[in-house]
Amino acid sequence: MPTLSDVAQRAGVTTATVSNVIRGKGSVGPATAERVRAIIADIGYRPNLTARALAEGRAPTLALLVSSIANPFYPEFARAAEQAARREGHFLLVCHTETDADIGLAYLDRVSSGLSEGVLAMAGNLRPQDLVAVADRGVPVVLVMWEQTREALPMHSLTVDFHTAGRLAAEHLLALGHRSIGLVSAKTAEGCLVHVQRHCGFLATLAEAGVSLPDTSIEYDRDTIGGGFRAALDLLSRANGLTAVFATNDLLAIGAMQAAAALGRRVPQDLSVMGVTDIELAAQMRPALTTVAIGTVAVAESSIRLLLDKIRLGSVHNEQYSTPPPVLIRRGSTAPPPR
Amino acid sequence: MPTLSDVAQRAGVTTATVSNVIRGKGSVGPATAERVRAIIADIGYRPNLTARALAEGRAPTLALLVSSIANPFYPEFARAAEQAARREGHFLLVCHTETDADIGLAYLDRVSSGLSEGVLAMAGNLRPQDLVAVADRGVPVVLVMWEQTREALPMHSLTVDFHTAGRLAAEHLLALGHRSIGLVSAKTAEGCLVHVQRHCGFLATLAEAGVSLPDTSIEYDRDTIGGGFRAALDLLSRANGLTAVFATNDLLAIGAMQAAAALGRRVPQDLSVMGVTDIELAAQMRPALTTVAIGTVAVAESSIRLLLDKIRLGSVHNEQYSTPPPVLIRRGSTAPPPR
DNA sequence: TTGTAAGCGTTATCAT
DNA sequence: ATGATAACGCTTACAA
Repeated sequence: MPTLSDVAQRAGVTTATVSNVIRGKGSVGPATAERVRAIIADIGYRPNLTARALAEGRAPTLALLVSSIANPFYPEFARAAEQAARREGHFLLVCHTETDADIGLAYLDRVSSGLSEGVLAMAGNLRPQDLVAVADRGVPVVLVMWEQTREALPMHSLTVDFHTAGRLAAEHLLALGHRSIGLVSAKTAEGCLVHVQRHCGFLATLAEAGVSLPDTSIEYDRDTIGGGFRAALDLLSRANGLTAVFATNDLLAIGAMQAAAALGRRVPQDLSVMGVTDIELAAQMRPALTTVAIGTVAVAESSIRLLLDKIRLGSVHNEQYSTPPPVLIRRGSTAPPPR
Repeated sequence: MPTLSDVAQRAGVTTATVSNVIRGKGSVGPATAERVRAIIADIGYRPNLTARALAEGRAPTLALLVSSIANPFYPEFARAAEQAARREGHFLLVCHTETDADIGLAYLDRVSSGLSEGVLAMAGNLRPQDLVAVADRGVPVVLVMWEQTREALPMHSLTVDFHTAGRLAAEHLLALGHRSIGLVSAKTAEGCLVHVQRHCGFLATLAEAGVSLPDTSIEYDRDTIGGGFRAALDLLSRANGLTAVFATNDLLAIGAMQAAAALGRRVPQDLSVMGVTDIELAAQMRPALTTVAIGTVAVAESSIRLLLDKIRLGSVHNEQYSTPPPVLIRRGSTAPPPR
């Protein structure tokens, strides 16, 4: 591959001049510029981005750490983030940490040591101390959508008001007239709640309305369609007269709809089902899934802006990077209870 | 951020020695090694990967170019590819070219100029001449799953036998006794067939069995659930006595199942539906989707191996990197025709 | 075992 | 308008 100085030699100038014509900086005579450009095209020269990154002290890349890409929410987020990043002239390195905190650390380590200019951490399995270590090293880090309650980390973060999301779901179901409601939620292998805030927001709102949920109306499983299927199957098999099921995630809700079908219960006539997030699949189900949208695209864009501003401006004020309020999306999977 | 020479100074040695202890190369006295390690830990030194890449002449990254991540197949492929790459000590830079060939070119340009050591091109929208230009520049490029018929490009590629996939689907449907079959396929905006080979394999096999498909039994739309829904709705509304629908993709097939439901036709009792690919969602549908699996994970792993070998060995023989033969996955969405 | 020093391909600061 | 040349942070012969 030809280098800058190959071009310079052929053009009878120095690398500085060639560099200038390439980036439109400094001042070069129109004649030389033309000659240089011709040679570049002729020998097919392309700047080496690694060398440029080293010289400039920064790479045109941002890293996004996500845990499992198996959840369709992540691709949707990543896509929006990538488009936003690209608009700002940056690559987005998507790193899948799976469920292993050590893989996460390995990525964090490499990514924060020159491969990227900043880190967007969405993977819930990252260890706080690892994140802090990286941030302390001067690497811009932004946390996105960390729902689990944990010690407040000393770095910028963008959070979604999931508590309100849970509340909106409860209000919708209550308004339709449901009083006997099941809850399908997700727990990790270690038993910790994955969707705490929506979970709590939902229960709190029901309680305010005088509706209480017995433990037998709550079921946990993995945050997948299959998990929702199993959980809802258990719930609905208990003959507890449930007229509605709220799942803390769309994936779980889709599984719940399938469980209803498997038991011969029609949605929404016999049973209402709703979720949270509004992934693309939600609108494509039959019936289409009623859900609470959290504004995935807007959140992704804000998080990129926040990270980029943090990189360019150093410290920034968190307040300008707000997240849209959750909004109820009424579709076909909810209706008044039967009778 | 501390650098190699910061460490060297504090340890009273030179950068060469520090570099050696870090990479376990050369030979350093156990005492110095220990001292250096302590200092590294103490000041939190992390090697700058950009500088290392420049010095070594290669980056520990591979790039994967995909068109639209909206199709759940891509995340599944990317995930498998990433895991394979990671096992080999490489990052995988996932680049979404969307549908724009110019975005694809921009990525190709940057990625092939130092940001990555090789390119895995899956995006069907990449211009052949752009690919050739990059390959000519000496960048290892591997093509994966290019189904559309196009001029054979002078570079390694890994193809899946989609023709057989189409054949398997036809054989399955014929064996069940179906004779009146509909075909749902995908076309781009410019009208060119996206899934040519499966399409042809399917039709050829039907023809051999003496079953012909009138044009009115074929419908095209975008390669999405919604597209499959629309196409199948049109097809089924024509009252042409169809007992089965073959979709050239699982996404389309899922849409077709929903269309059947919308028309009150039960799957598989009234109508059989099947697809191709075996995306994760296929097994999660109710009924679960019968499909032809193409071995996504195996293909992803082979493509990474092929690319890595090409990088390490220079030229390689294509034959060792085969793709598994497509296999029929019988599930609940197909059954003998009614009556 | 350790040090010296020449790259790697850019950018950027001075001179000229 | 152009040229020298010193960074950037690391690797890697080769020398000591």
